Amino acid sequence: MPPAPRRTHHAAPPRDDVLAAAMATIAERGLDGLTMAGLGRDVGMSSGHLLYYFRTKDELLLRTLEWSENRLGAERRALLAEPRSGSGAGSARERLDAYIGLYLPAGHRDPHWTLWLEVWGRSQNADDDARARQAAIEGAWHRDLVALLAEGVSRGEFRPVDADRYAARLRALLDGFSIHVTVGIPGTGREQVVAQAAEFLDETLTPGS
Amino acid sequence: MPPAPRRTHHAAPPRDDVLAAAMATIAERGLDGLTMAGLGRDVGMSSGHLLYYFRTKDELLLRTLEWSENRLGAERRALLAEPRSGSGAGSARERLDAYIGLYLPAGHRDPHWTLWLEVWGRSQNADDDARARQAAIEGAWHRDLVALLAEGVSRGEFRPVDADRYAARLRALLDGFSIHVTVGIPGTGREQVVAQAAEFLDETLTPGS
Amino acid sequence: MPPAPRRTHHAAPPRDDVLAAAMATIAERGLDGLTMAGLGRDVGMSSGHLLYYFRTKDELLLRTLEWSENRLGAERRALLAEPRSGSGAGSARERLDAYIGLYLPAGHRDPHWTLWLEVWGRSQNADDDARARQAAIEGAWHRDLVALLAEGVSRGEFRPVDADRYAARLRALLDGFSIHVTVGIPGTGREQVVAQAAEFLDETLTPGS
Amino acid sequence: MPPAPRRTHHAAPPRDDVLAAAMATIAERGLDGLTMAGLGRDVGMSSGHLLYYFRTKDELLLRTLEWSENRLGAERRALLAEPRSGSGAGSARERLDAYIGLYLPAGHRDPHWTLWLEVWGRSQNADDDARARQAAIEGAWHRDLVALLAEGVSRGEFRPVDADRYAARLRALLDGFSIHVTVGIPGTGREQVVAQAAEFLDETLTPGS
DNA sequence: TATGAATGAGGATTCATTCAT
DNA sequence: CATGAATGAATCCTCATTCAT
Repeated sequence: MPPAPRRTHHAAPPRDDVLAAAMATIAERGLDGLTMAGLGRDVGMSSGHLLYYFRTKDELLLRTLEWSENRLGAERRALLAEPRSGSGAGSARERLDAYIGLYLPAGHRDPHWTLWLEVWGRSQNADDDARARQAAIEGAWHRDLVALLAEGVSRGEFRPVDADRYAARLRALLDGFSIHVTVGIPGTGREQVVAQAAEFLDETLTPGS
Repeated sequence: MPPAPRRTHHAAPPRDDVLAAAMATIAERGLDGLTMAGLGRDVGMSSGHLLYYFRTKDELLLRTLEWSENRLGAERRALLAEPRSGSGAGSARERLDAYIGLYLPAGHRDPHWTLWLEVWGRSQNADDDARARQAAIEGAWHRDLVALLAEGVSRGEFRPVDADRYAARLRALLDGFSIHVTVGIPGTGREQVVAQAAEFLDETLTPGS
Repeated sequence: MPPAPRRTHHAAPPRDDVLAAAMATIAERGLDGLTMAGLGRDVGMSSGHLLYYFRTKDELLLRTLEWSENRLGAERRALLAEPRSGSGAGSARERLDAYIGLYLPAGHRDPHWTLWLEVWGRSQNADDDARARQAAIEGAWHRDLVALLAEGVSRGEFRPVDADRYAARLRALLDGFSIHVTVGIPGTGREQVVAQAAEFLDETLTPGS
Repeated sequence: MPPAPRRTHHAAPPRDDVLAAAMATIAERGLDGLTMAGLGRDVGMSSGHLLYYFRTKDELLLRTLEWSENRLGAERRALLAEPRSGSGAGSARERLDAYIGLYLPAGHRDPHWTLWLEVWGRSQNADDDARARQAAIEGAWHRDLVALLAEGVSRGEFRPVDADRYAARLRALLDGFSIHVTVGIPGTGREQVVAQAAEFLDETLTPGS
């Protein structure tokens, strides 16, 4: 085993630092408030070097989004994992609730959702690559949701809905509510929205309602 | 109150021109693509004069949004008007469908919705006035929807739902779908979304389903 | 005798208002802080009308200076008036002290001196007319001082100095001190400067010192 | 600390160029005539880079003043240096004359004094830092003058004046005369003013006059 | 890798001034 | 006299991006 690389002095901060700092700044001051120079200052890196990593600022934005999604993606996959041994995640509904809990913003100005808002705002001008990567992220959420719904249906936990259509509808609902929360529409906090979503599931997914 | 259009020699373009042009540009190239100088060129007005009307670019954005909303607002009020004599709008459900038709974007890159996306993206940094005016617009849509739902419920056309809660939920759904359409998520066009919304109403609002 | 012009409604404010307001603003926020529109607002007059009076902003500046000087000029002439009948101003020295009291700024940010500072700063670019009017003002102060000195000398109150040379020197001293006071050099208030000037007179003008 | 001049291919002009050019322009066209773009053109540097050095235009003004002062300051310190071996600077009076020669403007529109006039004009609105740096410059001149006067007094070359008070008075006189020369009051050239200052010293500082 | 000086293309905003009414 | 809409030139400053080192 090679000796651990002794990068004692001013060890170059790992990329994660950069992305985390970028997201923090965006959440705080919006994407316009994020400057390469400023970010460089925050992470102790020259603006030149920042551009050496991310070839462009748009790339940085996208990478930040992907990085943030990856963290959620890991959690998501974990909670959706089949309840093999008795322990772990339980019913489809329980896992669906967890999925929703992960989907929705933590509250007003949630960094992850602020990022999405910015991305959407810019997505008109985005090139194909950017649009594709953006779609890939959304696709992952979608497919996992479809699978979960299909499982619930096949188990008889859920009504026999069209999993794909229903997933699209549920995600639209969640997106809409998420915006309301993130933007800070009065009277629309996370708890209210979680309750609304649960009620929606009860009415439309639970059999024999 | 705008000055009465006095068709003078050099025919000052009325304000509407400006707002229409602003919205067109924003829809095309995003808010960042809208420059005071460029807009001035489009409407035959100096950039200086543009800033003389709208004290600031943010104000222009907001005014454009309000102007766009006013036009929709008029249509909305018309179609919600009580069906007095046999003619005109019919059942609550018919009017609700019309409301939804008005709410949803015409398609990918719908100007009005592009504007909203921009406004949301910026709303984190907005001042109180901006936020209030933004909320006022949303409030109008909300109240009209609540009234319509309440009427349908009281008439027995709809199930006895909590009008306010249901309105919030429906609007979240519509907002989410609208974004999907506007941003251009593949396989999410206006027709699909209209159908989804209709299906949602059938399942949750129509009695005895 | 014609009837007094009944300009009852919104009687146009007299020019003095304008000049006074201009000086107040300049003193407060500097010449850069004075805008035609802002001044118009202060005096209830459109910026267009302001330019109808003063053909240009530079002209306004000059007129403001002259107006301010006129007021001082009147006071100056009064206090320098020969002590004909026993009453009135007394010895040349007393009148000289009064002259100096009038010359020096009231304190930090004295409006009149702030104006002079601005005028000097701009005088490099000034046209001939402006320079001439500026010189006229300074000339009036100078001549009155020369006359006063000559009188004092001829009366034997003062040493036999060269009145013109001495006046130039005294005015340089006063100008220098005035700047120090106006600009706000610490430890240089009006009293200190008055004392310094008096001491200077004692040492250089009083006979047999 | 400026980067060591590394005489590269496109030979980045050293900072001094910039400051010299700035002063030249200010002297010619006043501070309003100095634009970052224009200055950039003069020194072969983009306006962007100019703002990269000097964070703001005000900072550039101040730096230019300090740079100009530094050059005079060096000369001043040299000529005030104690007359060690018989050679070099001579009597206190000789050095005082040299000090005055350095203090006074070269003539009408002297760049250094034009700068001071601008600084004074703006000093009303200056922030604390600017004011402090401005005061520092004036303080250096003052202290050196006080020291020189004290030395002359202690040696018996000068009358026993209060060095600090006398210095303030002399500087006021010099400031006043300098303005007259810089602004271009007719009949007030450098020679006249030098003569006036000398006469003032003869009368008030030379013992037994 | 890493730096940071250098660029240059804007961009919003301000304001004196004009002029039709 | 008086207005104020309209102009348009001019300005400072920001910032992503490049590149020599």
